[in-house]
Amino acid sequence: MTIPVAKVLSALLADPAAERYGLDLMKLTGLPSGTLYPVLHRLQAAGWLLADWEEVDPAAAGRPARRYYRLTAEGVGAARQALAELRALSPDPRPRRGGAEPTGAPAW
Amino acid sequence: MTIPVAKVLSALLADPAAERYGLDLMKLTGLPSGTLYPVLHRLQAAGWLLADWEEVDPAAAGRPARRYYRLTAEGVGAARQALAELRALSPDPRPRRGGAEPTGAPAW
DNA sequence: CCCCCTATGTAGAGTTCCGATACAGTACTA
DNA sequence: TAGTACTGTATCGGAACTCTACATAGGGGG
Repeated sequence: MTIPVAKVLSALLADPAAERYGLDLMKLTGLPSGTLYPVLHRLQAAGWLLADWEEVDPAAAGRPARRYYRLTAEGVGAARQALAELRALSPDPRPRRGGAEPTGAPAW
Repeated sequence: MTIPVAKVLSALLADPAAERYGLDLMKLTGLPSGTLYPVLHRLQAAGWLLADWEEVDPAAAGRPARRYYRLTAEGVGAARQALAELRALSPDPRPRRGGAEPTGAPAW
């Protein structure tokens, strides 16, 4: 488990009904293609993810066919468990009176 | 930010008053020395962490001197922010009636 | 003498990340 | 037919990171 992998699982788990494809996941996770696709391939190899080509005529659609990714039942369970473990690293952030807590995105 | 780094920050942040040293952090984080020490060196280089040798006579103490690590003010803020970001990847786990949610540690 | 314990740290092999690039099709310009 | 731009998926290769094994150094036990 690495942070890019966790981001992909998080995006897929956020709305299990949605059909996700590469470019979509790149935007959701903020990961570049050179990171995202190896992650997707590893998740498939692990049996957590399935991939299917969209059945569409590129000429008619005016764009290349998409490859849709969806979590397997095993993947859903494993993803939930993995994300819960990550969540446990962070201490419970109870609301603080007058606290100017920084909330912007880190510069990772 | 990587998961081993997050584990170290989590351990240091859990009790900011405690004096933490290498072997101590190895046990708290479960990281081997070959992972932990490079992480500590990188955190020092980033200005998030300070390190000081324990002032003790090894012969009298019956053990080698320890090197104590503590977060800088910048490190505390950055660590909190980084861990909050990780936490945000996981959907809010509201309690579920009768749900047999897996809660054991993942096999990462 | 050899092994285990407390400690910190390095070496090197393997894995992962991510910018750059490739590939393929459509579309508009010229 | 060539150039540029757009939508997508996917790979390459160097840099970065992880982690097993080892190194160092002192103390104690069988």
